[in-house]
Amino acid sequence: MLDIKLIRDNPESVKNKLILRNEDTSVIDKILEADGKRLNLISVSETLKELRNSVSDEIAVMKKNKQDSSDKIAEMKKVSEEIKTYDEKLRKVDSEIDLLLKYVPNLPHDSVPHGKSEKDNKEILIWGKLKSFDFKVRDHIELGKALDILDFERGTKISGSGFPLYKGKGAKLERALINFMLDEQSKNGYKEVMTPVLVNRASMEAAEKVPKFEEDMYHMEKDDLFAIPTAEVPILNIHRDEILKQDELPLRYCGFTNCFRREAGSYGKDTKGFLRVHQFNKVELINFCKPEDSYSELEKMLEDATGILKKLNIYFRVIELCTADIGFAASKCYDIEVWSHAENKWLEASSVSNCTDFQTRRAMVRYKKILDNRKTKTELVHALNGSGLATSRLMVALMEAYQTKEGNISVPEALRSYTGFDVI
RNA sequence: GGAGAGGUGGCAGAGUGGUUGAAUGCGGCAGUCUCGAAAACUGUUGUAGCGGUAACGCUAUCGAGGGUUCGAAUCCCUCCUUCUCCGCCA
Repeated sequence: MLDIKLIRDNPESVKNKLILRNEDTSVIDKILEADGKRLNLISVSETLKELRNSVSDEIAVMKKNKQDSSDKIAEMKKVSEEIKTYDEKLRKVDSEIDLLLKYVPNLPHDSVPHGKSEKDNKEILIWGKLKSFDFKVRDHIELGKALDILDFERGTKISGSGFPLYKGKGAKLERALINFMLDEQSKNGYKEVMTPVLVNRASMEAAEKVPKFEEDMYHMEKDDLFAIPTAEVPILNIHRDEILKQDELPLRYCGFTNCFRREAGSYGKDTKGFLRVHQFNKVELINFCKPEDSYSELEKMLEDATGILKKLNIYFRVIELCTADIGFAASKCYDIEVWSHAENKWLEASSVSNCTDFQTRRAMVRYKKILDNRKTKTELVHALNGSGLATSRLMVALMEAYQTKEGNISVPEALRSYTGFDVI
């Protein structure tokens, strides 16, 4: 969430940045109005509490001296009741502000290209060579079926559409990819973690996924637990409510998890095979760093994510998202897209975002900043996340790009020590 | 799932209704001493909100949320969580 003080002190600049995101700015006026009420209520309530506290001390002294204090007690009884009504109002306005704030996205960074829609995203890099085939290209579904490595029908039988079943060398290839990516990212300085995949509401709120995106989540009502849409959620929450040391930053984590998305509202879109699934595998990168380092860390994470594709020799491009298309929690965001030779289009395989202090404010992840005069100040850290990478779309690009005339798939060089075979 | 015992400041650990933001110890920071260090001694040391240029003041905070009371770390209720024992189980 945004800093209420930032909104209070610079409402116009906040609004202007929201306009760049095509957001309605009237919410800011509502927040400001409620905030004004809130400050007023705090001041009244606290003045009354001050009175109550001091008179209560007087009563204590009088009781000790065996003096009669019934007048003061009667008076304070009224004051206490008054405090109660003010605090009730305060609680109401607090939750009103909180709710409004939960739907206001992060502000875009000045370097983010302005735009009205995803059409205004900027392609900043294309890497590799587009392969040409002297035979009819098969798509990943056809290949998967013919080689008996992917079984979407049986996946559907087990769970429903969008829950893929990997078999034989397909399962091994998937596992090889995951292990390869984890090893690479460990080399890049990320500490590997294995996290819970069901998380509580507080963790979802801290990651700013709920309430805004609650409909996109699998939710276990009985226990109020959510299936994670990305490992970003549990990894970000590792340090919830903690104060980190300055010299341990940046803290970089990588972790593999299954990811679950209901994809509500996108039925009928990209329904083929792996293109849009409810369960997929992903190695996630998370970075906690000092605020002044977050944009350079973002570039490093982009390097680390694309490094995987380079080693696998997969044709990809990097898109810098425009102000209208960056994610809710992000201030700046790159998408990495891989090429599908069968679909003849780019598929998003990764998104690398700087979420600045937007998530860490709610998650309360801070660090002790050491100032010049040796004093310390607790300050929010910045949090970044990136997929490094998601396997399902990567699998599409890989299978299609590495297919042979005979209908086999050759395993990329870098993966062979992981798979133990060269061809499927 | 059943029975019992706990959750207090960075940590350890007092405190069962009235100057207790919280004794004491350890740790951290600053200083004295020292060529320097250790030891010793002295001081200081949570977080957040509101007001103030600031010094500072006020408010909240003893797992979380409610309640009782003029006043709650202390009493009551609900929830979370940790430990021990029993049961069940990958």
